[in-house]
Amino acid sequence: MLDDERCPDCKRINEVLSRVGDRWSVLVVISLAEYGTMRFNELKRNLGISQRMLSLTLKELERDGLVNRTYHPTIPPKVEYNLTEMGLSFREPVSALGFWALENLSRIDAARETYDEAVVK
Amino acid sequence: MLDDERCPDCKRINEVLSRVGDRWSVLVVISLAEYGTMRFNELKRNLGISQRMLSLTLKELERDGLVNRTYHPTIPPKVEYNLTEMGLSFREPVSALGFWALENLSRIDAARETYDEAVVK
DNA sequence: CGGAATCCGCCGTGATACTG
DNA sequence: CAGTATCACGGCGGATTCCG
Repeated sequence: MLDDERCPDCKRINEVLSRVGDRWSVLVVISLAEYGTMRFNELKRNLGISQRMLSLTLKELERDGLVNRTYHPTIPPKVEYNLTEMGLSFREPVSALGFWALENLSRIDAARETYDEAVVK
Repeated sequence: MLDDERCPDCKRINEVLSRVGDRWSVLVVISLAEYGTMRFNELKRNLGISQRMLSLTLKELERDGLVNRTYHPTIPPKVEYNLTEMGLSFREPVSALGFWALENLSRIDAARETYDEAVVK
């Protein structure tokens, strides 16, 4: 329901954000970027994510071409995940965002304190 | 419920994403960055956002110190919003993300098509 | 081990109506 | 014009169970 005439890029921006704005997706990408290749339960333990959400998230990331999935039909089964080239390139802007955030967290906290103090009256 | 021992940064990353991962917040910041100063209904029309969500979003952004709110007690009332210095600096990493997205949208679409085709069997 | 399927509570979001 | 308040709905996400 966005006004395309006054904000022609909003639709694309929204499409982007709905893809990359997901909390779990970004965390999975960051983990894979840091550790290289990881197994399903390895990611699960590392992120504290539920099986359901990890499964859904990985499926989406694989569908979007950000993550490779390798299935080893052993017993017990073994499935490994790692980033594709696009997944790796995606990490750059995300890292920039994370870096900005870490740099400004204290400023944000201070601003909140000031704001809350003024609101309570 | 994140495992701090195996992923000590996850908590902070989550905190960051919950702040900047919001769809409307980012769109508001981008609009203000592009147009400078805007009024409430101007933002509303421009983004196609509901009154409720715009009100909540602006309040959060002001609380976090990213947006300045200026109230003119005229009749009818007039309220203007613009970015703070931190809000302006926030735009850089967000723009990087948007730029990456625009560059890779076609690749993502292609990956989805391939994936979907393979899944349907 | 790596999922898929089901159930269900919570809440983000929009629509609507009201206020100053 | 710039909000606030209320309601109703859809979907995200966790817990649980079952399967290959």
